[in-house]
Amino acid sequence: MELDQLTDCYKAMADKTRLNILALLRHEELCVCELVDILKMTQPSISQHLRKLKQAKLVKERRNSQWIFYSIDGEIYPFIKSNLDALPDMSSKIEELKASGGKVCC
Amino acid sequence: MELDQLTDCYKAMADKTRLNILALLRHEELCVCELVDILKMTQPSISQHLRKLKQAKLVKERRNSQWIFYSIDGEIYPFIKSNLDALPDMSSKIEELKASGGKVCC
DNA sequence: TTAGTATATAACCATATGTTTATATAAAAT
DNA sequence: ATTTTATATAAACATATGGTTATATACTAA
Repeated sequence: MELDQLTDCYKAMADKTRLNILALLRHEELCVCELVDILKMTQPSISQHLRKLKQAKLVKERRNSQWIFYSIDGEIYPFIKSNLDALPDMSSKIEELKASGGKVCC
Repeated sequence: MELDQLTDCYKAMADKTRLNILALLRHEELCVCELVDILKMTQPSISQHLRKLKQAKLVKERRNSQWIFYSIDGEIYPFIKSNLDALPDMSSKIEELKASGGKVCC
């Protein structure tokens, strides 16, 4: 692949919050407010991280009424699967969200 | 894997010069002066990039008299092979180096 | 021991990045 | 229409990062 494209990809992954987001989206698509809930960060911060992931084509978005759901993309990167597989399991975080009723909004 | 370890790995890869270095080392081990020759950057700059790659355990070093040879490591990352495979072929750069006699030093 | 070559480190500076606060936009509900 | 909810964008600021120049270290050769 082109070095510039690869650099953009790794820049997008070179942040703990964004790796957290990717690790969460591996389980299921999530909207911004859910990520804010789980990661306990401000909404603008999460939104900007999502924008970087989207610009690198690592995630894609889908609007459903007032919510925007993000999910894993990365199909342009031949190595994406093995990289996602190395991310830690975050299913417990998603379980917590559901248990606390944080899933109501979506 | 641990998110912190993964973040360090992707930070190390999130720079075009360092991806260039990895792409070159994929072909064969090289010393600092050879990388300086090929990439046309200053020696301190190359040295500092190599240090970051080494700290992330993406390369290892081997001293041979006054030269220090760097080569690919990355064995702690289960995905390293697929990521290296996505790097562009740089064999022509190494051929140029050899043709121009830049290989004499090592 | 001295000079030369290869590499590393430190200090400095300019640019990039991540977070926060404030504001804008878009859709839903009333 | 107005208010509320979800999300995006902008401005401001502090920290991180990469490049340069200068200097230190390590090994070699004379």
